[in-house]
Amino acid sequence: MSATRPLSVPDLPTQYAPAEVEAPLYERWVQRGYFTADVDSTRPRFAMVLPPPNVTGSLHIGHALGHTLMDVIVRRKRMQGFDTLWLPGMDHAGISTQTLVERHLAETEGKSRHDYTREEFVAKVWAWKEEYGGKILGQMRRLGDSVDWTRERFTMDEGLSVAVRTIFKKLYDDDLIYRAERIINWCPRCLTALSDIEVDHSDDDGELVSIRYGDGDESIVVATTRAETMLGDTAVAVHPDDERYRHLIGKQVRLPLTNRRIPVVADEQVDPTFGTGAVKVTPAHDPNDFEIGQRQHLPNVVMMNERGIITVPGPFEGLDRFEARSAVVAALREERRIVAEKRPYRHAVGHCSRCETVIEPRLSLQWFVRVASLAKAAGDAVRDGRTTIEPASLAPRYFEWVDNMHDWCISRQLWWGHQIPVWYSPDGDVVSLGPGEEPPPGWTQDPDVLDTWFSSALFPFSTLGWPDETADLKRFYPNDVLLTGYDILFFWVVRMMMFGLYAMDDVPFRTVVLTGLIRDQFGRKMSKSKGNTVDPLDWMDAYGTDALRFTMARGANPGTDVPVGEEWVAGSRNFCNKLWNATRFALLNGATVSGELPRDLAGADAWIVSRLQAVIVEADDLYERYEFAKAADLLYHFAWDEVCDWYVELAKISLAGPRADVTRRVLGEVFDALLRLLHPIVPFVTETLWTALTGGESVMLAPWPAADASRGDAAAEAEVAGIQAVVTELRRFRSDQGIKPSSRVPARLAGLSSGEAEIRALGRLDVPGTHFVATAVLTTAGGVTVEVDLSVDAAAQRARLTKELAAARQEREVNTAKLANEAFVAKAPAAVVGKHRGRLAAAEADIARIEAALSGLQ
RNA sequence: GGGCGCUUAGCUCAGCGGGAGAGCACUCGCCUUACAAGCGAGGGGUCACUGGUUCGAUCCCAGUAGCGCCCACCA
Repeated sequence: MSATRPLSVPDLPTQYAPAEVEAPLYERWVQRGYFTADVDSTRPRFAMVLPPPNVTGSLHIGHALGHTLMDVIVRRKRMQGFDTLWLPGMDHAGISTQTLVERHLAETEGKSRHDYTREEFVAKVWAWKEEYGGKILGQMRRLGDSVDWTRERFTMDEGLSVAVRTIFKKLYDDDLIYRAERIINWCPRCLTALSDIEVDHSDDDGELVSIRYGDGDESIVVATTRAETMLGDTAVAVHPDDERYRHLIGKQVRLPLTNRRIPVVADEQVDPTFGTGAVKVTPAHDPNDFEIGQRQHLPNVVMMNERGIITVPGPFEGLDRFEARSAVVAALREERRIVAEKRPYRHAVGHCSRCETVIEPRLSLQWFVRVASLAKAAGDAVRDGRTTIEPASLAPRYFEWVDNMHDWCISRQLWWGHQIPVWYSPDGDVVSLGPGEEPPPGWTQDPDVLDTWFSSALFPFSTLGWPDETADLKRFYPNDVLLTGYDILFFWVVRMMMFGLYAMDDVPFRTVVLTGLIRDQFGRKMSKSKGNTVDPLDWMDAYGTDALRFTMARGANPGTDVPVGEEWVAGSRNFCNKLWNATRFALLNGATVSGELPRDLAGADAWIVSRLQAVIVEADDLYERYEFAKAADLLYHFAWDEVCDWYVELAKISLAGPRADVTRRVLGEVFDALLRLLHPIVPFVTETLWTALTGGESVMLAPWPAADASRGDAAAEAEVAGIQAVVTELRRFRSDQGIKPSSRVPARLAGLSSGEAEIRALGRLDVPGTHFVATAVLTTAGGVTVEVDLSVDAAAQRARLTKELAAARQEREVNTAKLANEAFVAKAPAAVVGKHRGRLAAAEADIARIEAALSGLQ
């Protein structure tokens, strides 16, 4: 089929084939520039931030969720007439990319990065990025992301690098960036510093050993989970008020296994109720101990290297930290220094979030962002509503974080990334230089690179041209919406808030929409070890992109995790197919979309148009409030239960009659609107169907549906509800009686004010012949009686009626009791009391009707 | 140790002061001329437990028991 010609009816087979339409449609959208923002547009703008995926990444199910929901937002805004910008980009992902390329070099060339100069290695990473990176961009196309490809950016490209250097210098000049020797989180495998949030804590089994330091009267017992670090101990600390140890304060005790003597110091930080109330102090290898060491002016003894290998001369030298732990405990036991052991001992242990290696607190010289004022501003912006967090229930997490933030360690001992724009003179002078500024001859640049999140934090404005006052920056900053998983609230959202407010003096976005995480069909977290991960591309291949997208949207209640299973995607595929065939029906029957919709609608036509107005209002509201699951569910049920199951069936009757033209116009109206309402979620199938139905260029260019309140028609809704009640009753009767759908039952109808033709058609009733004998009478709750001529299975009918009678009696009892309660009648709202009176009356009428029918069966 | 949340049909989840809902699964019957990726009918729940507030509680409050998530430098 041609990508440029609207489909004609014979082109529509009975099954939707997504594979045939998706790729050509996407290319057509891109080529025609539908996704491209127009900086000169006079329309209002809508800008949304895309969380830039890792350049090394590939589309996983979490992306599928986030990208689907973002695309839903932006496609609707576009149809609403906004000039939209959804700017795509990728993140250079420092550690993971470098690790990947190092592994690649090891496998293909058997070399490590240290076999190359830094420049050579970085060149290889760039080459790798060009060749293998960015696979995810193609996958975003597959998913249908309506991003503005003309503005695609990369966090390491020239413009963004300028932004990084500019803000670094500004922060440095404002004394918000500093260099200091601190205990930082060090990964002995990645060989780099990490920030606090790149460390995952888990409760691991370890050991707690109590060791006697010193000898005789001047001895003291300390407890530790890290016996090996005693080699770097420079004190024992006790609480100043602890009577047990007062006599030892200021004295020296001998450190076992060494010839060193270390002081006993008093420090408020020690908890006298924990363990023995005495703690060994290793300032170079523990953050708490470092603080004690600073206060007590203790020396720092470094006892292991960057790979976690013991460097203290002696029997333990060369052992790795875990081997050393056992060896040290064994040696202490030999000397009868171990006075207690607890094993296993569960305690929190930090792991590298990338490689799971146990983190080593390490004393080293690193760069930090002084976050206090920045975090305060980020918190205030949410507190005073300049930025809102959706759902609001997740805001406390944000505040908890910004209100308790530690300074951010931003230097990484890697080669791939933005090299820290600071130069040192041979004499040790330091200067930070902005873009274009050259260091004096002989000065050398700091070898470290910046944390990847440093550049990601600039994404909402660096991508728009900052620090230049570009037209894009003026038009699209601040962005309107950021949508992302709650798992990166701290990594990224908080930091964008801090830097956006700092650099632009305005929030980076007005609304943060937080989504949950994908889980499997049993609600379990997806993980490779559980083997329950899924590849969204497999599901797109099997069921189509729209099926995947609809599944994502339908599961996405605000802030809650989203369980998905293959059966659910299949169900969504079925829904797309239902839309396909229903629209196909409309086309086969000459549905029209041009011309004013007639005012004098009647019956089913008036009903469905009335319902459509209500659905438009409700769907629009749900979309606006990011209630994706409820919007999807509403449209699913309107389309399937009302349009397909009832309206299409009723329209078949009208299409054979004198008002066929009106019905053709209503069919066109309903499907036109329905497809537009669904387009943000399922863009491909709706585009295919809408262009076929309307002959229009693209549903993307069609206006977002607006409800017309004057089309509301309560009378028509009541009329159709009456028809539905009788038809359902008839179908139940037929089912109970085992009457095949293909056989028509002669019947006489009475008590109807309208809708006889519809009831006859949907109930598959024949007009009575000359020999008609009423063998059974059905009287519906609405007072309609249907006499049929066929041999009735009285037992089946009695069973049915008996059951209905029981239900009606129960209903009568409940309402009788309620109305007999004087307090209820006196205090409940009149409307509620009236409602129960009505229910009681209806129950009594039902009982009378059913009892009569039962006696008629005898 | 702090903070937040959850417990509703077999599974996954909506609902959150006045008649228990959806999808999937299940049972029965159907190729009824848009669709078998479908159509029609049906079965299935003391809404975790115990108290309280209320004329009325799945919904509000308190407690209990499970479960989950986030944060945290207690050796």
